[in-house]
Amino acid sequence: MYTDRYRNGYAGGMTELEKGPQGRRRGRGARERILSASRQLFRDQGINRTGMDQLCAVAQVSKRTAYQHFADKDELVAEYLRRFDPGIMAAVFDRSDLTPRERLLAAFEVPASGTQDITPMCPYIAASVELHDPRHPASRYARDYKMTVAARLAETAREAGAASPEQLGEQLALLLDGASARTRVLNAESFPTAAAIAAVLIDNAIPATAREVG
Amino acid sequence: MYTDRYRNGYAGGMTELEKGPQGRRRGRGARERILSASRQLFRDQGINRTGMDQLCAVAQVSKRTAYQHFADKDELVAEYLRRFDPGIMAAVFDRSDLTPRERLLAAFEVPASGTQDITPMCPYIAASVELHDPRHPASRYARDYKMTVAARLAETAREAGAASPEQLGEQLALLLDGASARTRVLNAESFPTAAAIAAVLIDNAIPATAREVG
DNA sequence: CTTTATGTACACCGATCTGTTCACTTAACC
DNA sequence: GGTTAAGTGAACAGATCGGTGTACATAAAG
Repeated sequence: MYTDRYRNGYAGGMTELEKGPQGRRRGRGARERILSASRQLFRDQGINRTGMDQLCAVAQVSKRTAYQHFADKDELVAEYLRRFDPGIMAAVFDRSDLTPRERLLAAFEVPASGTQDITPMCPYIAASVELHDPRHPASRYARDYKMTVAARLAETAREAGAASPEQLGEQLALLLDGASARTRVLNAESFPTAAAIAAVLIDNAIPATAREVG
Repeated sequence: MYTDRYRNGYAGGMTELEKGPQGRRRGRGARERILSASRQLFRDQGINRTGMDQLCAVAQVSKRTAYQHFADKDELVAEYLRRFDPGIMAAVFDRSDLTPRERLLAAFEVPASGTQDITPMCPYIAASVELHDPRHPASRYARDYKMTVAARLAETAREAGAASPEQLGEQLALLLDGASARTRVLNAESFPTAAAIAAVLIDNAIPATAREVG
């Protein structure tokens, strides 16, 4: 599996000092524990349906401490999004064992581990919908992230020899978002459909001469 | 403009007896006024951020009346979605002046009237994200709607002579959802991008022999 | 006119939400 | 060991939420 798409947020997950000898030990890593709990709860319940009380309970952090780290919930949500996947989709784009064309296709592969649910919805889309305010810092992060992903796809498309790499990048980005949204609504995996479309678009955009290389 | 996508909900909009001589006359159309206010507020603010108090105020309906028509907010939300666009995308699919192929493409055209914002997000996707519970009646309506749209697209794809109409229908449906989600996140219209992809897919799926007809 | 829905006005409930206050404890590091 | 920074627990604001109760008004239909 390549992307680990939105599953545990970002590389590393929980730092090891989060639980001590007896399982409880709420000591020093408060901030990371809060963000870790955010990832879990915002994914499972949504942002608006997750109260600060519950969040602090799961993070095993006192409310006081939470509000010393984050001025308010909005700031926490913003940081939650900002800290997501710091090397944007690095696991896909940095795979030097794949040709550029293969990397573009790999972005659509679903983790597909044994006992797991369908792909969770992209947290950036979810946040944009839940917060419902384009000026919210988290909404800005979401926009930035989406544009960055499109840019990286475009960059890879250029490497792959696409005729209009920017256009192909934006198209593939739209496919990813469509798969994410549709997976949520249908409650059924839609990434394979998106992958099929991507294959068509890629073959259509890369001239035969360039295709022979990869 | 073909679709009037999600703008005022469904044909008719407000019934004319909603405001009387002096502007206030809250008489008999309570239920419709409530649903009309729901469409406006849920679109502008989201479901979770719209309280029943505000909704009743906008609908010019007493809270008591609202709860005589709808057992609880969940039921109102469900009905709000159920009443949306009763003849699913009829404005596009029923256009007999267009060839099947043209109808498929018309589904991606943006209203494009003069002074207007970007296309509002598909209310079904929004509800699925906001409610965050696949078992919620509204989430079921959303799923049903999405499957119905895909089916109608597939049907039209078949008319157009597509090789795998079901597959093309699902692909085009994913594009619509992608455009909707991405428009929201980027705060910029993404339907043209989706339309461009649709054109490629359609041309790819309809054999040249069938294409000559339309 | 009288009946019967339908709608109104407004106070009120308990629950939950974000955010704050207090005096106190603990962990880490020199 | 003593200093300092980080974290604790529980109670408590104040607002808002979804939802009710009660008593009254009005429109339409017989």
